[in-house]
Parts: sequence; C-alpha cells; structure tokens
Amino acid sequence: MIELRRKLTGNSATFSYFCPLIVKPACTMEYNFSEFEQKWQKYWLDNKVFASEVDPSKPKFYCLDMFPYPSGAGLHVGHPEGYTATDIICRYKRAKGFNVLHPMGWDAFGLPAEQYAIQTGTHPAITTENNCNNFRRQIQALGLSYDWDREINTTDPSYFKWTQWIFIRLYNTWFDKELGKGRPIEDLPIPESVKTKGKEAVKTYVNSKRLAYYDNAQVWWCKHCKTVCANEEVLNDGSHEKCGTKEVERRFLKQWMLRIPHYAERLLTGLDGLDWPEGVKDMQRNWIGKSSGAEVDYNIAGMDLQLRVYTTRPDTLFGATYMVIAPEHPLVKKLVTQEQLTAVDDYIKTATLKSDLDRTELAKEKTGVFTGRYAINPLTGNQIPVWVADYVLMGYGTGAIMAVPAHDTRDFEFAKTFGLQVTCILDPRDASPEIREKVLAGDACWTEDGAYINSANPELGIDINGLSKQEGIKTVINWLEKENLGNASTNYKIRDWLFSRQRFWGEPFPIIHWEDGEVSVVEDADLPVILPVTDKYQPGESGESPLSNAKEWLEVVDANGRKGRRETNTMPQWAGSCWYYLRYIDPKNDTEPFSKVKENYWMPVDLYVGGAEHAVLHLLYSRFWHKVLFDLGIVSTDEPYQKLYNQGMILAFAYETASGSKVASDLVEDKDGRYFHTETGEELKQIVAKMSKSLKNVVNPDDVVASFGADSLRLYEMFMGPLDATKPWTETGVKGVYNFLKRVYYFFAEPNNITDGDEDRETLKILHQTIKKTGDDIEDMKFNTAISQMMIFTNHCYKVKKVTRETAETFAKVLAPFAPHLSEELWALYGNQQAICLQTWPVVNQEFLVESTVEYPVSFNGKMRFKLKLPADMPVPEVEKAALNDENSQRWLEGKQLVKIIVVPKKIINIVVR
RNA sequence: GCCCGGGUGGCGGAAUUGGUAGACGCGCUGGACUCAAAAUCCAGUUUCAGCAAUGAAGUGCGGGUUCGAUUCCCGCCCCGGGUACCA
Repeated sequence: MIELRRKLTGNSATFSYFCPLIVKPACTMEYNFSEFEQKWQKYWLDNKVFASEVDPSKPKFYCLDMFPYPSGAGLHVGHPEGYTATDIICRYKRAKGFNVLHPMGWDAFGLPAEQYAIQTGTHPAITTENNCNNFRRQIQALGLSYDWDREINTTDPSYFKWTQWIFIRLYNTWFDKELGKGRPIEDLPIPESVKTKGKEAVKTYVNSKRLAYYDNAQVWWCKHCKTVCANEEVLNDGSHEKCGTKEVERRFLKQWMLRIPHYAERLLTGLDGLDWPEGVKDMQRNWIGKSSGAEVDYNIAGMDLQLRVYTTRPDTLFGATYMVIAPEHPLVKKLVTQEQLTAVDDYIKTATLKSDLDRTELAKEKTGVFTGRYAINPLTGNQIPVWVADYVLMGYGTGAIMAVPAHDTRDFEFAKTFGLQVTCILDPRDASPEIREKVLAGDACWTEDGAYINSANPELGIDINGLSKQEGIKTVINWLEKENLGNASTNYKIRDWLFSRQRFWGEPFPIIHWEDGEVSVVEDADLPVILPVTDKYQPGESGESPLSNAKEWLEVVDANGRKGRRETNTMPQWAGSCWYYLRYIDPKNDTEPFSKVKENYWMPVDLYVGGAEHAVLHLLYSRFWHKVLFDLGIVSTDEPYQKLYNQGMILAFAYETASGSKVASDLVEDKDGRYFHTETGEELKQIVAKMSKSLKNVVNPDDVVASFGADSLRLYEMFMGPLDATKPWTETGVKGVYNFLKRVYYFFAEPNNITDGDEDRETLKILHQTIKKTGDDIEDMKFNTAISQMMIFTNHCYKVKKVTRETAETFAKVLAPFAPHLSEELWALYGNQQAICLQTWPVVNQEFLVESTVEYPVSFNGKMRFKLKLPADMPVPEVEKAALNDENSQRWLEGKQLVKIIVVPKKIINIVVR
C-alpha cells in the first residue's frame, strides 16, 4: 500500500500531506464504487463544498432545476436526467471561475398527501416530511452538487408566509393600461362618475381593477377530487389531469381569480428576448392567442339597439349573411322576439346543460336557434338574421359574431345546417376550376386568399374589389372608424386564472370576509396564516373546503368586535412554484422574501432545466408573477428565466401481443432478439412506452446506484442520446458506461500505467482534443458526444499503455463534472490535497491540435475512392497535381476525360471525369 | 384541422456556413488468458456479390439544384408532442 502511494505521488516526502481530507482513497484495484461514492458524498456535504454566497468579484451563474413534487413513490429515473445535466454544467462553470448558485427544494403541497390523509388520518405534513427525506436521500446519493443550505419547501410556513405576502401584493395592484404596467392600488385614479355614486361604488370599482379578485365564476368542478380545476387542468378528452377521471362538470362558485390577461401583451413580447426552445415560445404565444381585427356595430332592424361583434376579417364584411350571438350574451333576452321566445329559452337551457357534458364530442354538430330579429349589414344594407348558437363563446371577443359562411368553415357548416345564405366575396382564382365553381356558387367554403368580388358599395363610397387582403382590411377599418360604426381591435385568448381550490393541503389565503360584507387582507405583520390543526381533511360535496370545518381557526373578531371568517379556499399548487427561484436566493430571510442586494446579484436565472410538460402553465404563471413584482420594484429583472431547456422523457421497452394488448415485462422471454410470452408462447412485439407499474418496467434509481454506482447512472443518462430527446432505458446501456468507468479506474489507478517525463505527442493531441470537445459540448449541452470523446481518449490510453501523471490528472479534471466520485478518487490517489471539484478547468493548448499533414479523401464524381496524405500547408495547385499524379488515380482516369478538379483545402479533393 | 419536433446499421445514436455517412456505446462473431467459467484484454461487424483485392447499393418516399446533398429547394408518407368551435 505504501509502495503504491509512493509511486503515485511520485515523492515519498509528500506522503505525510497525503490525505488532508478526512477522506482516504480506497487504493485498491477493485472499482469499488459504493465505498468511495459514499465517502465523497459525505465529504462534499460535511465541508459544504458547494455553498455559494454573493461575490461581486466573480461572474455569477444561477442554474435551476424544476423542483420535484416529493411523491411517495420516490425518485424515478426521469428526475436524475435533468439534474445530472445541470450538475455537469455547474461543476464545469465552477471550474471556469463562475460563482454558481445551484439549489434544490420541494414543491410539496398537492393532492396525494391529502388523499393519503383522508384514507389514513396521517397529517399531510408528516407524509410530506417523510417523502422529502426520501427524495433528499435519493438525490444526495447521486452526488449532485447542490447547496443544501438553500433547500426550501413550499409547505413550510416560513416559505408560504411569503407566498401569501406576494398574493397580497397582487391583490393590491392594478394594471395601468396607459403605462403598460402594474401599479399600487392606492395610485388608482377613481373617475368622478364613480365617486359621486358613493363609497360602495368606489369599492366595487377598485375591486374591479385589482389583479386578484373574488367573484362568482363558472368553473370546472371535479366530482372525484371534490375541487375546482383550472380550464387548463381539464384535458381534451374531458378528463381531469390530476386524477384522470371524467367526473368534471360546470359549476358556478365564488372563486379567487387573477387578471393575467392584463399582462398578455407583456408576456407575449417578453418571449422575444428569451433563449428558450422555439417550440415552448410558440406554445405560449398560442396560449396567449393574440389576434387583431375590428369591432363592428350592427344595427338591429326595428329596434334602437346595436350588436357589437369582433372579427379578424373586417374585409369580408360584404359576405356577412347572418349573425350569431352566444347563449350567455346579456342582449339575448332583449333581442328575442315574442314568437321565438320559447324556442330560444329552450335552446339556452340545453346549451348550458350541454357544457356539463363531455365537451369533446367529436361530432360537433352545429346547433342554434333564430332570435326572430334581423341586423343590418352596414356595407350591403341587407337585413341578415340573428341566431343564438353555442359555437360562439361568450368569453371571447364580444360574444357575438358576424358570420361569413363562404369563407369560414364553422359559419359554413352552420349555414348549411340551417339553410342560410352563402355569399362568396373572395374569388379563388388559383384553385382548380371545379372547386372555384363550387365556391363561387356558395356550395363550398374557401378560407384562403383570393380576389375580392361583390365587395363595393358606391353609394357609401367603399370599394375593395381588386385590393390585397392587407389593404382590404385597412380600408374597411378606416371606413368603419370614419362612419363611427366600429374600430380596430385586438383580442387575446388567455383568460383570467382561476386561483383557488377547495382543498386542505395548500397555502391559505391571507383574507378575511367580515360579517358586514367587507373583504380585507391580513396584515403583513400577521403572516403567515397557517393551516388549522384538524383531523377532517374531507372536502364537502357542494364545494366547501375542509378548512370550513375548523371553527377555531375560521372565526375571527376584530378590535371593534366585528366578526369575520377566514377564506377557506386554498391556493393551487402553482402558487408555490411561481416564485421559488427567488426564495433560493435568500432562503432563511425572515424579514423580507429575499434581500434586494442578493436578488440583484443572482437574478435572472441563467439556465432553467425541466420537463416540457410545464411549457405553458408553470412558466407562464411564473412569468406573470415576476412581471408584477418587477413593476412593483420588488425584483430587478423583467423576466425570470433567461435560458430554458427541456429534457426529454425517459421511456422503457414494453411488449404487446399482435392484438395490441400489453404484456408485463416479467412475462416476456427474449430469444435472440425476438420476444415471447412465457405463458402462452405467443410472439410479442417490442414497443417503447412510458414506464408504468402495470407493465413492470419501472426503473428505480436506487437499484441502479446499488448495482453500478451513481457515476454509472449519471453517465448513462447523459450518454443515452441528446438531452432533449425521448429515449428508452436499457440495462445493457448502463453496463456499457459502467464498463467505461471500470476501464478508466483500472487504467488510471494502476501505478504502472502512470509515468514521469515527457508525454507522447499523439497522446497530447488526443488529450487536448478531449479537453476542447468536452468543454464545448458541455456549453452546448451535448453530453453524449462529450462522453464518447472521453471514451476515445481512454481507448487511446489502453493502446499506448502509459501516460504521464500530468495527463492523468488533466483527464481526471475533464471527467470530473460527469463522474465526480471516480474523479475525486483518482485525484486523491495522485496525492492531491484539495478536492478536484475545486480545481480549474484545464486549458486547451492549440499547439497540440495543429496537424502538419492532412489525409485528403480523393473522390471521383463525388464518390470517395482512396486517401492521400499531404502536407497541411500545400498550395491548391500542388494538391491538384499530387492527386492527379497519384498512382491510385490512374485506374479512375483511364479512358476518361478530366473535366475539372475541386480542392477544398484540408477537407476534400473531388475529381470530375467523363 | 392547425402549430411544433422527428424519421440514418440488429439497437441507442454520431456527422449540417453542402465536403470521407455510420464516431462512441450496446449486441453479435472470432481470438488471447483460464482446467473451465466469469471478469478482462485484442480484432471484426451498413447491406448485397466475392476466398480476397474490390465492386455495387445505401440516411422515410418521389423529384430538383450542385463537382459533391443525411444537410438546401419542391411534392408526398409515417411517428411523437401541443392545441382545437378563439370568429
């Protein structure tokens, strides 16, 4: 043992300094990963090696992982994928001299702990704590370089105190449309007309401007979960994404809502400056759904009434042959004629009920009913019927439309169903003659561009025939504005955010409802409002939260003896994750959410890595809160996350029969790459599917760590393929990288392989190529190719059999971000005193990378035929000569005529012959 | 329907300001070590033809541009994700 150390450290005098760390290298030739992985994890943790503090002398790097919900099932192999990627980057950035902030925490409010409480009576806080402990243990076993002093937990009162504090800020903010920013509610100008109506009117007015408000809302209610869910939590197939059941229905309930649409434009334009995947930006743009067009007033024939519609195609106004108004539209009652009253009433009733039913009926047959009224098309002067139909939504635009059936598929379907007139005003000149004929006759719908026809009214001084679409839209809008019949207008699809849930395990709202009808927020000094002690977690059937059972907690009395009740709804799970990246900056601060100085130093997040499932909701909500905080001067940046990256999903192989039914993996037998059912003998097809308990193909990171070590798990997850790709897990793949790590250990821990003296030139070249490629690839997040380069280097070492200690140490530094435990072990084995994770990244020496000769591929007519070694600096004419005169060329030139020769220096030679 | 991704050996995947297609790994085949096995090491491995040298084909399909196309253009097919009466 001593002999070995002496050899490795090269100098017996240094021996006494050998292990300044509490840690000793294992110094055995076995790749005994479990021994030294635990040892180094303990060392990092005990010495707080990855703790970071504000240091203006260094460039900062804030690297954030989407924090997990600590479920009872523990970590799955998907978690370590993103975590390893960020860990590699953080370790690399530290080595490059950055001050790195890399925290981890728990998004721990949520349904499962609460459901478990209902079943077993165990308080969710206890379940949550156990799960967090398990998650922390599992994550620490992966050797991730988090600063654990910054760990946060959204369910901790010292955390959600500030979530409540931010809610109060939202409540006390209004959006100034002129300035395009949020401002304190005290600054809200109250119009004289409101003031004269008295105190109540002022209060109502102010409430109507707050970013957070309490109102009756038509909401989705999940009968299974006994809670409301946001629109976006109800999936296409009508099921609730949290529980998967289809027991979702419409209800009217008093709810807290946030006016996120006020920030629609800011949320949209803010995307432009962000380094995010274009796909995610597109999804957010679609979600915000900006469109521009015009609002147009239609006079109702025989009434002193106008009906306002929103259209993106004012240029098609000449083709508007009827109108449709949403069933919930406030003017329906006024509009409908006596004769149509019953029919319309009936229709509205069914329509309201219908929204309770499966909203995704594939056969979306258009329904509707005539109101008995006619509107007047302002351009044609024609009377056009006004219908009520549920294909027009109250929540978008003005809740009424002008229908242009010739050029809108929905309107066309409706017109055909009810025999309404179809007038073509866009001639599809470029379409096939058959289609064109049908469109002109009103027998087909044409939604693309064309040439305007029937689009002039000389009496009114308007004519768009012959104009382009752009000009047409502009001309009609100008005319409408001049005639005072309408104006240009912009619309957004994004709706108010339903922000309350009838659950126990969430942040209580800092709100009190007083007996006199006043609503007030809890004073900052009285925060946090903690959850009551109770043993009743069951929500009520009709929408009351479990909190309404906690009498002592619920009822409050103010100084004047006025009685009040606390808000019993709780916040949705999104709340805690909306701002957690800010709390990491200063997690123990109990006088403010975070120090301004620290915030100013660390923000924005430089890199945010997580799953694409949060592409819209979490990331949009979070940006919204951040912008409000920015407007109030609480944070220093307009956007929270500068760069975003989505890791792909890790799937597993699964098996199915010819008829498509899935077979659990333990019933599958592999015979030379073909798969058979162990019981029926039937041949099965291998497919790629999500890991699931029922398919018995779930991989537990604990098992992988136990069998192959944390470094193997880390390396495999990075080696599988590009980080953003979806890819299947294979055990043989893990063995592959495990084998690589063993080769590294066996070679570099073997004293006989490590020499003194000058390094071989070829080895230096490959070493420096490896430093360069690995560093570049880490910056590009192309970890799979970085690892393959390290494999190439290791394979080279096995060929040359000996490397210098300097080479070995340099390679250990390059490997360190990927396989930190093994690298620390080797580094200590070479007698180094300070941990490798504190070393600087090796510098690439260009001198070793320059090639003196180039091996040119020589092609004939683009087909590579042979290779030719030539000096790298040989001028092109000489390269041509050398290629043509080479003996290998003769057989390809024989009997052919040389057309030309192309030489791309240092790349290729192509000879064209005929 | 619309909006994004993506299609390369038996498998995971490399390679793009157009320049040797298949790096690296898995699997497979052969060899060394061993009484033997495991482990390890070494060699081979796109397909087809051939003992071989070598030749032909080849990056979802069909065209095009080019000395040269996985890469660029046009038209399709298939797979994955998002979204859906948003006027």
